Amino acid sequence: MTASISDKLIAWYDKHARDLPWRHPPGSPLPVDPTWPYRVWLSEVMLQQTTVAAVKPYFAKFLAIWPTVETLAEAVDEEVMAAWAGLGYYSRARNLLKCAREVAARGGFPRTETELRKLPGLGDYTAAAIAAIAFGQRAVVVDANVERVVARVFAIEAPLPGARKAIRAAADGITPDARAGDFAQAMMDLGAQTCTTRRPRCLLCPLREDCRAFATGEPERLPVKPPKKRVPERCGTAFWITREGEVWLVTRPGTGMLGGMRALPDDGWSAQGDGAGEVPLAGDWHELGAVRHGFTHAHLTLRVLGLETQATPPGEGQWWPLDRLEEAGLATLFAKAARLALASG
DNA sequence: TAAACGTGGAG
DNA sequence: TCTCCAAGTTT
Repeated sequence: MTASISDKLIAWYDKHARDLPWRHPPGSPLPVDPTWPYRVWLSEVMLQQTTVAAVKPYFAKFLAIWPTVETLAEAVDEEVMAAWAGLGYYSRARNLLKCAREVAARGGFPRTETELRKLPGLGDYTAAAIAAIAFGQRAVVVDANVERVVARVFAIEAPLPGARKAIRAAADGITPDARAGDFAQAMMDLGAQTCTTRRPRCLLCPLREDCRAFATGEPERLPVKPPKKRVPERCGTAFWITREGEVWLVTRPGTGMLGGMRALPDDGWSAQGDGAGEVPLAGDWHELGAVRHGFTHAHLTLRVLGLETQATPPGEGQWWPLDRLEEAGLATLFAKAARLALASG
């Protein structure tokens, strides 16, 4: 009898698993450390649509500041948002706090996929991943890596996202009962290191002999993705208002783009439309330049206007010391604008 | 179902 | 410079 796909993959993982800060060694028992599920959850949320390299420093920072889910649950919202600044998709940070508070209130993470799925910020993928990796339960873990590996091994020609149902069924068919977490991470490591989107390294792949897409000679063709749409170009203006070594910062509304983040005041630009370009208060404004920034669904040119004033700008906001601007936790767009303003002044 | 939602690195 | 896209979720 020949080895199954899961046996081959697990054997490969035992040799080639990446050494990651949130991971336990392949084949080892689940850590007895009571903060283990917290670390798995934190890493999984950070890794949503985000590269391992980008996550590493944030994971270390969060663990240093909030070593347990209980400490995170008691954190001040603004401090968590500031610590997340630069990582992107800020609804994750908002949901992270909500989730931490629910988990702390109920005395720990639920252990089943079904219960995990009810927590804020945990969708199908993350709930399955935590059930498998943190608690060793069999769960069908399907992320973009698994989609790619499965679509190729089984030569699933239907385009995404329609192919998801078939891909999930195929993934279910090769998911073992034992070492569920290792299997899930093995699939993701294989997708990340070997079965890559472009130029897959098939000669290094433990599933080469099982792979129908390899047999066709064009594995990189799968999975078939839908055509992407053009993103609109937008213009906006941000305001760099200073008063004796401090700058005026606002906190953006809790939903929408960069929601909940401290920011420079702006003219109301959005992904849907350009800003009005009107200054928030009268004065001797200076043109400081412009920054370019790409979002998923819009590209923005943000003009930066500067004003030194004694007046208090209208609306909610706070004066923030320029020598502590790092601590404000500006999203990358506004960090770029601030850098420009500081360099020009 | 499709659109909203960030960022930085690779090619 | 430019396009693609990485451990997705929410509405």
